[in-house]
Amino acid sequence: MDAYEFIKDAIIEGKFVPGMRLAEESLAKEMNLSRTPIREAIKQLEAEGLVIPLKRGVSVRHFTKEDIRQIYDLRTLLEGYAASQAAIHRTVDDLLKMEEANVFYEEAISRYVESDMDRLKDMVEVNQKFHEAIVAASNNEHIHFHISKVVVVPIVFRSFYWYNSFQLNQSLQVHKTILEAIKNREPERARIAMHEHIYQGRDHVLKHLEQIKNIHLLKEEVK
Amino acid sequence: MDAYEFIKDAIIEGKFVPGMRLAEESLAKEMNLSRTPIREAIKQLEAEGLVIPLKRGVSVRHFTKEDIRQIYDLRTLLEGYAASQAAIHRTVDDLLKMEEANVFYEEAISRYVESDMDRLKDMVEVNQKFHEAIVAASNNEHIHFHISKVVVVPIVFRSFYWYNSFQLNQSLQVHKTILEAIKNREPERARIAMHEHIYQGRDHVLKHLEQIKNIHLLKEEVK
DNA sequence: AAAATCTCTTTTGTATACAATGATATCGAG
DNA sequence: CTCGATATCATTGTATACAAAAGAGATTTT
Repeated sequence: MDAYEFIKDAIIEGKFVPGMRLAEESLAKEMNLSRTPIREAIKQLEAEGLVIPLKRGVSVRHFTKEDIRQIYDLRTLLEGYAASQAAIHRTVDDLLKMEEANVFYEEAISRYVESDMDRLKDMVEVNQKFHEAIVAASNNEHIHFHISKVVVVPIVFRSFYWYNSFQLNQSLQVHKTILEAIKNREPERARIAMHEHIYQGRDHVLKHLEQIKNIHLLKEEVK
Repeated sequence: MDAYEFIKDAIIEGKFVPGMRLAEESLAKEMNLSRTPIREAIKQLEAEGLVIPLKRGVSVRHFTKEDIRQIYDLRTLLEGYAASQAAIHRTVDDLLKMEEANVFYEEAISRYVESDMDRLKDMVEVNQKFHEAIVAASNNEHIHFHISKVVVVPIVFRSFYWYNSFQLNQSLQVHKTILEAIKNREPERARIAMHEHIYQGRDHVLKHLEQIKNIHLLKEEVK
């Protein structure tokens, strides 16, 4: 595995916590490399905003609730646009890929058991496939590049962890609405449905961040 | 000057032409550095998409007319959104900065003489100040990060080079419209005006690319 | 006791050295 | 003469070495 993937994954998974300084030497030792490729990987992560430069070296970026809100707003804008463009430019082949992703998504949901990490990861992946199929159909290669770089919010902030199967089925319904709009070549409907879809995800995340915060406050009180 | 800026500027200015391979050793010698910091700079440029990885090393990215179209579409989307949000969240201080930028812009236009490079650069800079003031007022820090990363199209593709003073004044008028909308807290009007503004820029660039292409075809015929 | 300064250690930033891999050129065969 | 195979060369990718700076800790001073 290469240094970039290794560090990025560690940050996303929450193994490297916000504010933590990335020590080049120890990273190098951990993955049997010299500092040179490590530094190059870090420079890439810096350009993506996952890591913040200090006077010397870098630390893992800290994301506030406000950051999450802003990032989701951006995703909404970009993916909403992608959906509307997909409704204009989609080919039959594009539709097939979206439909396939949705079938897998449906299967993943039906097999869903709470707090089964492996299945959760499957679901995240299949969900992404659907979104990627739409972006691919949008007739704008650059938007794909930018959506993928729109800061990959650490997985601890992702919503799937806390979805129950009712919410997942609701999410699947929205996927179907989006697909229908793209199939029927209705750009505005596709955009609005996508907006709604992502905003629901955002609200879900923010709600749970609030709950987590309350738990922390409770813990403080107990002390 | 640091390696990142140096290489980036060279690409934007057209000194390093598309397809050209970046030889680390010669770059290092040119700026009195070792290859290590050069490689790090290149990794950043790669993350931004200005440079494309080969099997070994990188080359300057080639932008087609289609790329330009897509990048401008993206900029329109992002800056249009920024303008609409600015209309909602702008403070008085934000407005002052926009107005100031526009005053300088007006001055720069009045002093404008065709093909005076220094004044062109001034104008580009002042224009950017206006756009940045809007983004800053949008209440979304992340959008600023992404607009700046939305591939910096090499300056050879920028429109200012070919504007005449009539077009520049028209551009100033649109700036004033946008500012007025933001001042009056009219998000949709601000967005639409910004859309129009950037699309005009895009069309202008695409038109001239067409002309340049024709000139090249003409040259081929002459041979 | 608190603050400040000085020293020492740790870690970064840069340079250089070495190994591995494409690219190029030359030589031979069809 | 052209196409292909092989060998050499140039340039990358990785490792290591060295110098400089930041941070930590201890000692001193107010």
